Amino acid sequence: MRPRSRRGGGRPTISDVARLAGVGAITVSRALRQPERVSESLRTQIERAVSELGYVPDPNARALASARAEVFGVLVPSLTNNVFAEVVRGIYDSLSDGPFRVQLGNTHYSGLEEERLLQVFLSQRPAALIVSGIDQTPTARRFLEEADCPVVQIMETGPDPIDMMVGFSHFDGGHAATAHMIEVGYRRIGFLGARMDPRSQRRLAGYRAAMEAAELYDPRLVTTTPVPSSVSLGRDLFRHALAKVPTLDGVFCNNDDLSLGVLFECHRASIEVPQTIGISGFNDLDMMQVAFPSVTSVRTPRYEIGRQAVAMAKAAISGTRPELLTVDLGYELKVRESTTRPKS
Amino acid sequence: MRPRSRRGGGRPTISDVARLAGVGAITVSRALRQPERVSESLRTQIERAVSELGYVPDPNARALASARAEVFGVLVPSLTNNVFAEVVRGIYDSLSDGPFRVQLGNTHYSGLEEERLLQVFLSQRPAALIVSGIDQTPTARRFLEEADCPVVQIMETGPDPIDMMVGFSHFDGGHAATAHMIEVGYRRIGFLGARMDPRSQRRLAGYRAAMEAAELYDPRLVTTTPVPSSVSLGRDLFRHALAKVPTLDGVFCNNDDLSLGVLFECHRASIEVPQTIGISGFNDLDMMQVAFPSVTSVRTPRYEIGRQAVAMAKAAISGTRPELLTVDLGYELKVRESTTRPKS
DNA sequence: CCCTTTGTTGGTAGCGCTACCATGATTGCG
DNA sequence: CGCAATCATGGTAGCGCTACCAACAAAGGG
Repeated sequence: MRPRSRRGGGRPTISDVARLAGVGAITVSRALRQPERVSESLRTQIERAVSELGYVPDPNARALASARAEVFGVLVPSLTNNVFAEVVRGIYDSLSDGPFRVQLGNTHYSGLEEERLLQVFLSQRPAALIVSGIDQTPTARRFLEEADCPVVQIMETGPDPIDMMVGFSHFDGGHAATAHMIEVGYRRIGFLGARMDPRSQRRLAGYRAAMEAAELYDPRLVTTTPVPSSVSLGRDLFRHALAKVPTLDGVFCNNDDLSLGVLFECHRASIEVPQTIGISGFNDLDMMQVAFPSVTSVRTPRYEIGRQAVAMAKAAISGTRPELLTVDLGYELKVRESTTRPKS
Repeated sequence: MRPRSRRGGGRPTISDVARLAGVGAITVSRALRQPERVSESLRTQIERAVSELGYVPDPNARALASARAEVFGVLVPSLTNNVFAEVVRGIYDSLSDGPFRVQLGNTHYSGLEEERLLQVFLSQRPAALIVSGIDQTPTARRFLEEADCPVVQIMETGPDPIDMMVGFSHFDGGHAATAHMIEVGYRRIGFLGARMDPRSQRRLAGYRAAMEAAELYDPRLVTTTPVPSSVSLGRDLFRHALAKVPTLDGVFCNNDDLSLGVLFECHRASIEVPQTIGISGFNDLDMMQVAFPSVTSVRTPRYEIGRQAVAMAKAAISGTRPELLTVDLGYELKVRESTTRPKS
């Protein structure tokens, strides 16, 4: 019975390389994955055969045989949100030099979607999983606990990690921005929040704690919506807040899209910033320091979170689990013109 | 000789399902992929067995056996650029309901990196490939021509497609914005360009054609840099341009990040927009219509490009190649306050 | 009533690779 | 100089799935 004609369209396989190099297939496999375990003479022969044939290993066959795909599964709630785009960039940049591929999933901020995607990812037996946030559903959490690969939760830190964690405290970030505004003299400071995912909630909690500590908290100062964040939404929320509380003298925005919308609306309505209204944002996008006036914001280590998550996962894969399983990369309050009142 | 202990950690396989349902493995395979070719009674039995065991097919085994992975390979030059983030979102959204995964590659605007990633992608035998732009290197082009799967070039259209194309004319977009500014009375209109990838070059060519047609072209009006675009770069380029040509009365920016930087710099330097300087951007990010003054921009169908590319690839996969292999989704000039002079 | 046609089901043999074990060669040691 | 320990290499048997073909039943057609 003749072998069926090559299904795969004639791409060279490992045994083609082995034949050309005059060695066993398994030796080629070893030469590619653990070159130091093959003698130098064979190794150069094999390398020559590989480049002559243009051989590229089939990752599917490799994954099937070794019960482990060289894939990092990455789950983020949004692809267009600048914050996650930066995180994802950090992940890609850290992975581009190695054998690992990235499998990106967009949960759209939905726990159910996260569960579904986790099942899909796990069916590939990934080398590591990186998930956003610490508020997984019980089912998702069980999937992650039972996955026999390193798991990194990113964006924030908290108690009871599934495995590893990289992030910072959104509560503290929200608290720091608010406390700063109070300190420079703002009193009726509003909170503008979009989406209100768990991290936004914690920023709000930080705001509230700071306001309560100064005996300035008033629930009417808080304006939130489940709608996704955007610059135009920032404008709308601000108008809303101002209508509700005409004595408003500052706003702390959930994120920088909103603060940009507030800034533009202030220009349009001839409201002086920072004299009449102080503005503080969150994340510190590049444009915040270019804006006029430049906008105070909480700088968050987005790119670095991606890098660090990959570094920790890689360490765990190679057997040397990092001693610190939870890494807090912190944040930095960038004070700028939008909260710098001439008079103190 | 006993079978070696399950390498894969005991996840159920297709034969576990087959045994439980009392059918052959191949029938389970068929029931999952072409349910209409299995009798209803068996199908329900199999479905019950699948959900009882929590069976999820192994995509690696599937890809190996069928010589075809259910993967869309997607190559973009940047992950953080808002434009590509939108395209990628369109792709993900169109693919989330089907069996296909996405394999995303970041070329960093490098032809060499594109070639390398193509090789990696092709080793998986993807179901389709989506690549950005029409200026592939000869090697990359050969890879794509020899790939036995649908190929879609996105972002722009042009002659000589590899297979299919979805995009719009960057030349025309640049031309339209410039012609509009000329029409409303601007004369010394500068061009600000960052990155200057091939699409930026074509926008510049459109600008130049419009300026030359009005006998307004002057090379000193053009300010470009290979540096990646950012809001702060917009500010810097504008300062530069103004120093070079103090009589500048308008700028057409390569993209909206730059135009935002220009707008902020005008605020800071108390330059009146649109009276003293007119501003026009490219891409029409959400914030352009919220800005004060709102900024004229060329709206580009980014999300739609992603959707359309996937739709065409899916059609080709299912055997019904679209009759139109090149789709021009057009653009739309959004005229706003930043180019609306009180006097005409 | 026999013979094709159509539809449903299953068996066999891989896909390309690596885990596991076996083999032989070399080394080190008493 | 014999024997265990170490090293380099290879053979075999799958990983979990599907392409291919065979088998059989049911349904028509003459």
